[in-house]
Amino acid sequence: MNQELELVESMDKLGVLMNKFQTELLNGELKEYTLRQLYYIELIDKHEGISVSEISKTLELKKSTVSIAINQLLELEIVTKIQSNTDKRFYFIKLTPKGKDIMKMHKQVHQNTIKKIINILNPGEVDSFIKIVDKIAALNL
Amino acid sequence: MNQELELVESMDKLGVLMNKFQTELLNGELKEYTLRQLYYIELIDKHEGISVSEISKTLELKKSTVSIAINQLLELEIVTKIQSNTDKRFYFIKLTPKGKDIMKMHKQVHQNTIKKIINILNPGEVDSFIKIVDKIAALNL
DNA sequence: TATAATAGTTAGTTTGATAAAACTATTTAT
DNA sequence: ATAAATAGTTTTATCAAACTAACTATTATA
Repeated sequence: MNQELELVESMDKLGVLMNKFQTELLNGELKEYTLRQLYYIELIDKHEGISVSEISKTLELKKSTVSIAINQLLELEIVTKIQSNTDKRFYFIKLTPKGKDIMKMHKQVHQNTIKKIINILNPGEVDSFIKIVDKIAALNL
Repeated sequence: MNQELELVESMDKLGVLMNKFQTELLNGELKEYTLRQLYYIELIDKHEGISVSEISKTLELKKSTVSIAINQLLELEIVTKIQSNTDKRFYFIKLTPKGKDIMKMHKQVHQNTIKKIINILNPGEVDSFIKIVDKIAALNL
């Protein structure tokens, strides 16, 4: 059969899937946060000490947008801002213990799903999947 | 190496990927529509003659929300509403030629990406990918 | 030293999506 | 025939997320 057509369907299913994968977060203990907030938290977890400007460039958002979002996370005691000693215009943004807890729960939710996936795939399939995703991701679409 | 950890990363990459896959739509000729609108259009394309209530159940949104969205699409001449003869409370929602054109463009954008993917994968990989995605999708997470 | 550039903030606005509640019109059930 | 249920609409309000523009504070440069 036509591989292209089948792949179209697969991508469709994958879209639905990834949507569920993401919105799962909004059900449990993390439901008080928005996806956007969890996304900021994830980014800060991955790049400890990142600045507002850097986030703004990474996410292609205006500085004002990011500034407000970060100060909101600050208000919620999810992040801290530490002014740089060498350049006082800069602030290093980091996760607080509360922020790290959120990140832990976030990862937990995803890991639970991943366990279910590993359960129904055989090891060879898991390997193929990882390799194929890597290849596609390298495409940079 | 730990398959679970690798799979976590893969799912992460897949998230980024599917995000791009979706937001690609917002660049070309379809940029005048929101993702939400394209989503409604897709649903109506797949279920020609669907009603507001059915959409509301499918998307888990209040009827008022859907009603407004659909009437907006009506205003834009993307959908038509035809009152049922057998039960005049019902309206069958369908795509207009303009709506179908939008759907065509939408599919085209995705197909272009899919061609790129097929190019860098060998046929065996495409097959595996389709099968694996099917398996995961069947999980219903 | 005076001027540019950079980091971040603040104020005000816009847009898109959502919901609750009250409503009309129609159909079903008692 | 009347009451209850259903489909869809309208109004009003809320919210998150984004933007522009003007601002302060700090640093780099000419």
